[in-house]
Amino acid sequence: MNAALATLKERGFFKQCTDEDLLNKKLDEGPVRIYVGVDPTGPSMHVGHMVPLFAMHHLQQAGHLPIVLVGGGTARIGDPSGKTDMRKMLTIDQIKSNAENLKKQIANFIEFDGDKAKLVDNADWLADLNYIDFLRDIGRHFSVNRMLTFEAYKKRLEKGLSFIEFNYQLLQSYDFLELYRRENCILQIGGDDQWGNIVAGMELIRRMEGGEAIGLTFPLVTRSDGKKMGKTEKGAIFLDPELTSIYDFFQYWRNVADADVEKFLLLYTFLPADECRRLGALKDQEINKAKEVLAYELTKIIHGEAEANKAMEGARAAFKAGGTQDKSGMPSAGMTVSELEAGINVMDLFVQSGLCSSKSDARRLVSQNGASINGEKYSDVDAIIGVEAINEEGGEKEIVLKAGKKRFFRFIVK
RNA sequence: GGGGAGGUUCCCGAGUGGUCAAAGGGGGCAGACUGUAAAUCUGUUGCUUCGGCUUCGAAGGUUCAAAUCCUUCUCUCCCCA
Repeated sequence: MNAALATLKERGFFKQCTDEDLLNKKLDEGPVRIYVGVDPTGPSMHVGHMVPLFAMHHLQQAGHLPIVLVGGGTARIGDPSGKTDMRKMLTIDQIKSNAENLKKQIANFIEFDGDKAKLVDNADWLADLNYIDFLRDIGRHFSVNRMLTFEAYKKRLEKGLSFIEFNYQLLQSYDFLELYRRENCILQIGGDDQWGNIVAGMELIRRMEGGEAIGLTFPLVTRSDGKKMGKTEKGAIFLDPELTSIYDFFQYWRNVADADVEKFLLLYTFLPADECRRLGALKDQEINKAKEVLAYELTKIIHGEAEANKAMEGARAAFKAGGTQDKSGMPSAGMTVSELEAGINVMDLFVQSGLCSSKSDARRLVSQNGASINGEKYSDVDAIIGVEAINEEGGEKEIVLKAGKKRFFRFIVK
């Protein structure tokens, strides 16, 4: 088997392929141009978008040529695959700014130096399409009967599917055709929810150009506890540090279920597969080391080594009692001495930190014995925090709040 | 275009003119147990200056009193054309 394909399989990136033998052959013959699409429908990628990009990274390492398509055109429509509701329409400006952010994030996975990879935007060819021409040239190759049998559309038929969304598949197929014509791109990869769209693209290429194209999909990543990948109560885990703090990003991975560690190491880090397996096989307390490696490695890929170190140190400082570790990675804010001299109510302090969303929330936390300051429990709702709460460590004056067992916040007193 | 059903707190989903801040479940949060795990058990889950205040698609109205009745609007789903 081709080495690149073997790597993908070994690491869990293989779900279905339209023609595995052909793919094997093509990958062996030399560099293949490979298309993966991302739609700029949100201000940032989130954790769920990463799998195809990691796969692309491995393929690039094996010498193949990624073409990353940012769907500036298709984002105007919205892909119904896997969705139960129609997406909100985005303005052109939103899409543009989303696309810019996306491009930066993609560069974490794929090298764009020189000719190693290409970034394209399908708005370049979709925006000015002529409707009549499109219908006549492309639309005639699609059978509505056939499309309705796809799971993606079936589901939506129960709920309601607008005509605009129904066209998504044609546009994505047309993208593949364009890339085949322009770049000689013969392989499209994506999540398994893209299977229908990818196959449709292949068929279009065969019908219009007589060309042989291949599709490859990855399993949709699930968590062993059944929760949605990359989602927390507060929302998705984003790659943009403005939307998900680096500390929270790190903690998300640090807290994955035992059963998921190995799978995630293989999918979401660049560590050798053997190493991922070794770490994933650790048991009991030892597996925490593997979780830390996962969190560290992935944070490093997305946010850089310096930030990853900060986040790891911050987490260690928070969870290991005492110690003089570096807490700079912990979420924090400034506070003046005079504020403390006046005295602040515990509940107000927790609200101010953002650890509690309202005073009622803070009251609950305190009365349920979940609030502590500098490691000391506070269960009196009326407690007033003053200057005596300032903790001096390593030359910095601070007050460290803790809500429950895992949420920390640090006030730096000036 | 005609007819029907419906929009309830994060989600699903009960709901009687007053005893509803609104059953139940899910999810969340907190506590116990732990390994920053899972499972389990317990408590809690609109806001508050703790007097109250603002919620049941939107706006009006009836009433001492409305999520519950009336009017208009709006959105969703279903059937017919």
